[in-house]
Amino acid sequence: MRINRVFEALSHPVRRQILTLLKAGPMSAGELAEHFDLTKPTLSVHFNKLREAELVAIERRGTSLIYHLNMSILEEALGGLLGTRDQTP
Amino acid sequence: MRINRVFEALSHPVRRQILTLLKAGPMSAGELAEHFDLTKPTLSVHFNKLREAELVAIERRGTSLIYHLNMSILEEALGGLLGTRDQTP
DNA sequence: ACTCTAATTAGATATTTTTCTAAATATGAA
DNA sequence: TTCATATTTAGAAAAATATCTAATTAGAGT
Repeated sequence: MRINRVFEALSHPVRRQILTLLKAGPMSAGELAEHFDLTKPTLSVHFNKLREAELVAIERRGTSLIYHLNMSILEEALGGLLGTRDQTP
Repeated sequence: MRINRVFEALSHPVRRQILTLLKAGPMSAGELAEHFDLTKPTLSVHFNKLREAELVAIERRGTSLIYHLNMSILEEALGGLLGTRDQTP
């Protein structure tokens, strides 16, 4: 896990909102995009950052790409910072 | 708590390392600066972002400013995203 | 093969963030 | 008051990020 990518990904409110939406269950790029006042290409860039951080995984179904939340990475990253273990890079 | 400021503050590796250093106990700005290959003004900017996010508190002792970790804000912010805030055993 | 839908990548621009040097502020001691 | 130490603030340049429009890729159905 690249801890730096995870926290960088979490730093934007849109990306945190995407994760929150995905807590309810997997969703396609288009469905996610409906929740924001941004163009699809812009959202696509946000999806990509979340994917690089492994905070989401992708599954293709037909022409749609379904995004799934990867809760374990979130737990690892945040728990690592909260814990007493030395996290110095 | 401005959740956005907290995650923005956590997005930079230097600032996360500052928090990690402060886990061991309060430290002055100068002592913290010794751990980095950056100028003091640059570190000062990082301290300020952590302070605005209320992730650290400041106490003055003589000419030194002592930084303290504010663990509760960290727990609130990260716990809020994990959705584990209300799990009291 | 052609067309439609879903989504991404490319390229450009605007905004934000990081970092530095130089100058300023605050405190304590001589 | 003057000096020294610790740290911050100001201003500017460099680097990174976010956003848009236009073009491209991928799959499904006709």
